[in-house]
Amino acid sequence: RRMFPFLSFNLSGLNPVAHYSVCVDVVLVDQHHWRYQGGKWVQCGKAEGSMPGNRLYLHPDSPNTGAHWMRQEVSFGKLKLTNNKGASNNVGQMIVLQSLHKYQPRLHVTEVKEGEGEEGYPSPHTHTFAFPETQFIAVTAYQNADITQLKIDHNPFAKGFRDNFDSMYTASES
Amino acid sequence: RRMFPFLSFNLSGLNPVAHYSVCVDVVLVDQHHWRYQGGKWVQCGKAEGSMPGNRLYLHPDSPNTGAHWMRQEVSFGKLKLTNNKGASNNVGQMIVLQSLHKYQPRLHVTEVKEGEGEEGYPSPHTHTFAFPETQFIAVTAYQNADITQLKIDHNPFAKGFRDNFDSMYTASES
DNA sequence: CCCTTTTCACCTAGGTGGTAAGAT
DNA sequence: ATCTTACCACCTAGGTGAAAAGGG
Repeated sequence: RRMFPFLSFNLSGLNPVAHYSVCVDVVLVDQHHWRYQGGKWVQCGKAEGSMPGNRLYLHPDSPNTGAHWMRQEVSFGKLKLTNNKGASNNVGQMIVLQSLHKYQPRLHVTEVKEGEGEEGYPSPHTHTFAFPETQFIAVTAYQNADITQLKIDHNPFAKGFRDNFDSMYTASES
Repeated sequence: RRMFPFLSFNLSGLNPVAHYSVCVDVVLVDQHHWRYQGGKWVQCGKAEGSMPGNRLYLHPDSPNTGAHWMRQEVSFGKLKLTNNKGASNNVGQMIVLQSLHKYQPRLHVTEVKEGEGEEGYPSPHTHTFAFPETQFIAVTAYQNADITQLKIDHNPFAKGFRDNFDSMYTASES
């Protein structure tokens, strides 16, 4: 499913006429399971072997010019997360996570010069950024009612679950 | 509205690691009005001053590598045509045509080198291709019932107008 | 018992030709 | 008379959380 709220970045300092690819990956913050208990997330159990296959999500505008990336916010509204390892076929479409683990998204900006092979993977010329405020714990079912409500309130596709959806129209008819 | 059937091209002979922009424009074939009379398109009246603003439609994957463009067919399924000159604000979104005139679509493949200004308009390094079999006459209302039927039969968004749409389900219930 | 998967009604978003009304 | 515009019911396409069903 899509990540929501989604990541969105402002870029500056690029060469307007150079070409860059922009991508996001998601890395484990720690090796623990987490569980939601008594209204809080708590660590649980011990480390397992690190999972493979945390793949990159290449921004669909890639590759593109510095001017393009700096013109407006670079948003990742279509980035999708899954726990299905079989989904690794859809390379670049899906990021595979392990449920109930804590993750840190990272932004990569890579200059692509002609003849340097395929775009995408962090090369020598990559800048990487990680914002701790974007960390999250992956779930298959929502645990925290505040998060559920935040999604219902702000995701347009969840409008059917908003309490006041009917009354908006009722009121306008008076 | 979207052009349908849409243009689709196979490209070869590009440098896989060079960058290219791919776009389509649409140019007048002649300066005459056309009208549909007695089951045929016939010229009508004389030339007017040539209209301005036949803009380019940049393929949404642009700019991208030669390898990307050659990997599969390059399709223009989202290219939109309009007769609304005010729509020229949406640069690169819309191609402005004059109704009842005959047009020739053209494909442009432009190598974009770092530092050569904005991508898009045919530069010195552009190859241009025009296929006469893709010529068409722009209309605001369909004149030729064969064309209407072709669209209904093949455009998935017109399924509601297919004669046998109901019977497909009726049959499957027997 | 706790977590995951599947299915569902309900949305957003937007592309069809038909048709009636408008414009010249 | 002829062409254009605006609106419509009907589609495609796919993103929501809830809830029921499945699994270890």
